[in-house]
Amino acid sequence: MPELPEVETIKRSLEALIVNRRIVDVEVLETRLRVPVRENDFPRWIIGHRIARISRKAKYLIWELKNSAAVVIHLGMSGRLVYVNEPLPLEKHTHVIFHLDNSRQIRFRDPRRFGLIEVVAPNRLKSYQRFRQLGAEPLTDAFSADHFSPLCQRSQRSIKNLLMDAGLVVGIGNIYANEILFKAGVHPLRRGSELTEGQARRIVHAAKKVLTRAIEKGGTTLNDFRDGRGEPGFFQIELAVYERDGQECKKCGTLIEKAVSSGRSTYYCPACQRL
DNA sequence: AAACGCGCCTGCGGGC
DNA sequence: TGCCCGCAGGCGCGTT
Repeated sequence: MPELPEVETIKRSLEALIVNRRIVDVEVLETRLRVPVRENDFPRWIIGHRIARISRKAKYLIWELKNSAAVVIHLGMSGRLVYVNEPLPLEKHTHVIFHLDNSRQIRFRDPRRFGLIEVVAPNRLKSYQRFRQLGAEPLTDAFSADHFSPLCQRSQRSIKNLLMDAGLVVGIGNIYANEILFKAGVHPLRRGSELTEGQARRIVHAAKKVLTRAIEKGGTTLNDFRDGRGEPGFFQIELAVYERDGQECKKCGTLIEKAVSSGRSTYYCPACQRL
């Protein structure tokens, strides 16, 4: 569920809390994440080192340490990072606990275990495998109609599928893909090769708009997160189509429809988004 | 070679 | 009431 805006929100809220803190211990309670947690990497590169900065790449969160090593975290579907002020009881599915030098903790909790935590040795981030095949960051100039339109043109896949392909553009999952295409007025099942130039431009524009707006909204709900209880305010953004099948389109009143595409639920207004 | 399908995993909601 | 089934989804990998 955490897509780009949620990861960006977490990044920003964590910055004030853990940048310049030293990681004094890492407790691994469960190694079986999507990628097994390599416990041995922690004492070697992480424990005893200070966090210099936090960055985000696609849906990955990166803690860069002063020794130039890094912790890479992906939240998968159900991952959460909980900042803990006091010795609160362990919540179920807490897999990894980072102990900081101010006696606070960052707890990684992930019921479905689709997330991952990996240590990258000093100065190896540039060659880190998982970052090699990533496409454009949607909120940078690298993601433009000039860039995206030709990629679509040469594909028979649906535009929704293309938007969710991290090899082309990163950070967009099922929820935002649906919302972006509604805003752009493009049917999610339209083939890339059948997109007009104008549609491609509208999609790129809508993507930037929707993601930026979602980040702004996420940024308003940092308080719960800071306390380490409650959810970090995901999905407070008003969704136009996602999970709204059978309800009226907010633009024209037509009933929102649901289809399944590549095994994923797809929502659209049949009037605003013609195939 | 592009594109699709599956499996990983748990919680939850609907149906019976 | 309680159980079971299906769905939710990012990502990597296997298959066609």
